[in-house]
Amino acid sequence: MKHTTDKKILYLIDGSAYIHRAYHAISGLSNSEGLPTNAIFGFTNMLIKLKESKAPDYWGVSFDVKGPTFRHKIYSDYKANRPAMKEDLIVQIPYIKDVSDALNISIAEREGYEADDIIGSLKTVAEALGFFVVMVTSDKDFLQLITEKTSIWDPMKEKLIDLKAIKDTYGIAPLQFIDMMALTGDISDNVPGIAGIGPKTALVLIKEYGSLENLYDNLDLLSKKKLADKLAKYRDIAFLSKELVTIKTDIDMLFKVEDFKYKEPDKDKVIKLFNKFEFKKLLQTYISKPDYSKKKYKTVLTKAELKEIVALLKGSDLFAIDTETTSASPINAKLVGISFSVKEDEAYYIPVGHDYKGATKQLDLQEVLEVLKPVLEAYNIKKVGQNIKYDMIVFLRYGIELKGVVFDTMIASYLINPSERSHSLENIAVKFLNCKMMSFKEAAGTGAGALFSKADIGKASVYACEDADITFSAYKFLMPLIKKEGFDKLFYNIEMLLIPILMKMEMAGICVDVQRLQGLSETLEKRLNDLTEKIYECAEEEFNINSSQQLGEIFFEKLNLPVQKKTKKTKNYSTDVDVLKILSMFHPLPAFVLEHRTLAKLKSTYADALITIINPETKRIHTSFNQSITATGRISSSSPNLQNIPIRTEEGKKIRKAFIPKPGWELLSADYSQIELRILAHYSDDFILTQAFKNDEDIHTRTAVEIFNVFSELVTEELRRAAKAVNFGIIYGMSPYGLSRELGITQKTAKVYIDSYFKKYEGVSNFIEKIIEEARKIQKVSTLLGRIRRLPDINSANLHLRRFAERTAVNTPIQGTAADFIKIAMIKVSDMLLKENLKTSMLLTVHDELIFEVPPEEIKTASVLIKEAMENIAVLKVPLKVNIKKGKSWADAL
DNA sequence: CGTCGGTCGTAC
DNA sequence: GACGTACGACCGACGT
Repeated sequence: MKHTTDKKILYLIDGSAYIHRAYHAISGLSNSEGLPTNAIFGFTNMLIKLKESKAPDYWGVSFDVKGPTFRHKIYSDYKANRPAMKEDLIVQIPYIKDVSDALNISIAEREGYEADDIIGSLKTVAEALGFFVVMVTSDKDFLQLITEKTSIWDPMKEKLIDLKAIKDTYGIAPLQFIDMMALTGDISDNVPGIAGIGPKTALVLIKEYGSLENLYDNLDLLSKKKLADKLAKYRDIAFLSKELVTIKTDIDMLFKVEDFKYKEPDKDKVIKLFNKFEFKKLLQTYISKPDYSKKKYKTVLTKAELKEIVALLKGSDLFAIDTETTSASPINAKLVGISFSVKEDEAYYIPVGHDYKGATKQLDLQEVLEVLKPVLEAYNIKKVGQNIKYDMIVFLRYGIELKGVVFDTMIASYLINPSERSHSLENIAVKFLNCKMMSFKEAAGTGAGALFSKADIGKASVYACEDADITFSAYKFLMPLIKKEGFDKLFYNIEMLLIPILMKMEMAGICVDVQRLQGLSETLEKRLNDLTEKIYECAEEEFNINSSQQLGEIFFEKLNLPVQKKTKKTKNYSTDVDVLKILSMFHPLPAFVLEHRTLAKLKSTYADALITIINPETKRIHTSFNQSITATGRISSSSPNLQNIPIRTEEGKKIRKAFIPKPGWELLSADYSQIELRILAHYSDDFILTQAFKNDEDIHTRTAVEIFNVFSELVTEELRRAAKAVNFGIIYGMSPYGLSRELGITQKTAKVYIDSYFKKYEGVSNFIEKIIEEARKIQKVSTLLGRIRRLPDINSANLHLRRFAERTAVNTPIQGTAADFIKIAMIKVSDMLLKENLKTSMLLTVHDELIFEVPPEEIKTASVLIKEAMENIAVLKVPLKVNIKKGKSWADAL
């Protein structure tokens, strides 16, 4: 006995149509490997949306099969007007089938037939088996297949077309669409039809005569003579067209119901694919939290348990370690707990600093550290960590020197793709291990003041254990990947060795003259107050000078000054320095604002910020050096950023003057001279460039000589400045516009300079061409030491993105190699200082410069040894040159 | 009240 | 649109 709820519905998807639709509807989508993913994305979304909105019990997808069909055999021009499938769509087809496979939807296809025919035939069989069929398509051709039991779902318009809808809108039976189309033809498939007969005429004819055959049997009844003649003349074409537009419904294919029964997606396959395609949002729904009951996580609360753990760690040759603390800044952080993992899905947490009412009794911090110390300080017991520099600093502040650190998962992830937004453990877990971790908020609660020490030990333990567990798993995954991708040397010989060096630099900090900064801040405040008054007076109203928006209104709406340019994203009036300089020719106000800007910047970003960040214990400033941020391999500095302390202006130098050595000592600066241009010379083997560096010439003067065709004696300051801008422009992938803006010249003149440069520096010109060409082939560039940066947009159809990728392709090998070099220099110098037993310590790294604090008796030796070490880190086609300067402040050490 | 994107400015 | 790489102060819109 059947009742209506038993009715089974089979959804048959016109896959090929969707692939094309998605391909054209979405543009510019690709993963970081450069694989286009627009069609895959559109298709996948359609499948998922269908799955969610219809919850099909049975479904299948059909594709056209490459190669000629039976229609080509009867009409060689069938689909002849179709342009060949684009290469960037062809490569996506196999992946689209992979997606169908991963989502566990059956694929139906058959050589010599199109998706239409497959669907037509399947639905016939399905109907016979008592199914209702819904064809998922936006293609009008399918109307002919509609029956009592078969309808169409148009997912684009989200509209159902059934038998009733057809009768209401067209007033003919579905099969009569075949006769209609025989007359009208189908432009997209190159089915001829009869010229001059459109849908309207065809519909009238078919309504009146019922079918093509009957129409032709009764041509003499037609009142319009011309039409009858035309029909008679093209009789063969009409019947050929009918054959072409008729969808096959009788291909003998065995329809096995079970093949089309809905099956849950194969999660592993889906995640793997979505990861590859980088479908971040879609991934979220497939990545689930682990079942913690299946993990072996343990909280260590007794001495006996601690003893067991230590024995376990001692017996292992490698373990993952993580600390939980009270602060993101390791220099202030208090230890709250330590977690370990020696194998996947297994971890231990030793709470030592949870401090809240009703907290479980924990082991004593000092006792725990004492017992752990031998293990943590043993070289031969290897440790892995996530951002291990952090933990090393924390431990060192508790008197433990973490040794035997062989792997940092954060840095490994960074080398694999330095452009990745974040290399946090959470991201690594999702990207490489397909799992979602417990959030910090879940463990420690919300709010800015959330402290891990206040977190419930039960929850905290799971969180901390997971950190160690995932770090261990990430190591297992990333270690072979680093090897496979060829990053071994870079990883082990450079980045890993750099960790303890950066750690020491962060801990050393740098001394600042607080009095001087405070004095400066007060002076600035007074000057800013005076300026503010003047500005209000000049503008005849009070407003927020720091608001570029309000400033724009004053300048361009109140004072009606000429608008120079609009801002990039919001299209507001731009009020940047270039604009204000021009405006100052029309009105006194902009000049005051400019000065206000400069001074406000110095006060807020430098003077005041630096004062507040001085460590009360050490009285010094401890920056964080980040090793996994920049896309090029450079180290970055934050909290505070000591890599952008002013130097160019007199006002700015006053800030630098406040950076001082410890009493009696001196600051020593060692900077690579023109390192990027030297690297360019090496890469390009350009004759003039290499010659100039071999002769230790002033490189900008030499460039002026070349591009302006003058004797070096005649190179003026102005010409040298222009040449310098050109030299920088080369490294940055300059355009005439950029150079013209920089030099305040016309774009035409700028183009003359650039053309002149490339004519003389042929090697450089060839290098740029070559590196872009190579990047196009492999969608990445690399530095001399094998650091890579992926360039997914290098072949983009979007000119803007492509040009940007091209400039990156030129700049990254140069900037990145300079970064490699200074890192090697830091390692070499650090080794040397240790070997020579010097007290001199390295404090800062600023891209091409290292800053040291040197006791007076070491000034001479340190200067010589540092210069020596830095200049000999690599053998290039040109020499590397280091300038050493020293003084009683950073401003003087220049 | 926090978050976040936008603008601007500092360095190499 | 427009020359590479960063960090951070400030504003103002937005959501709680």
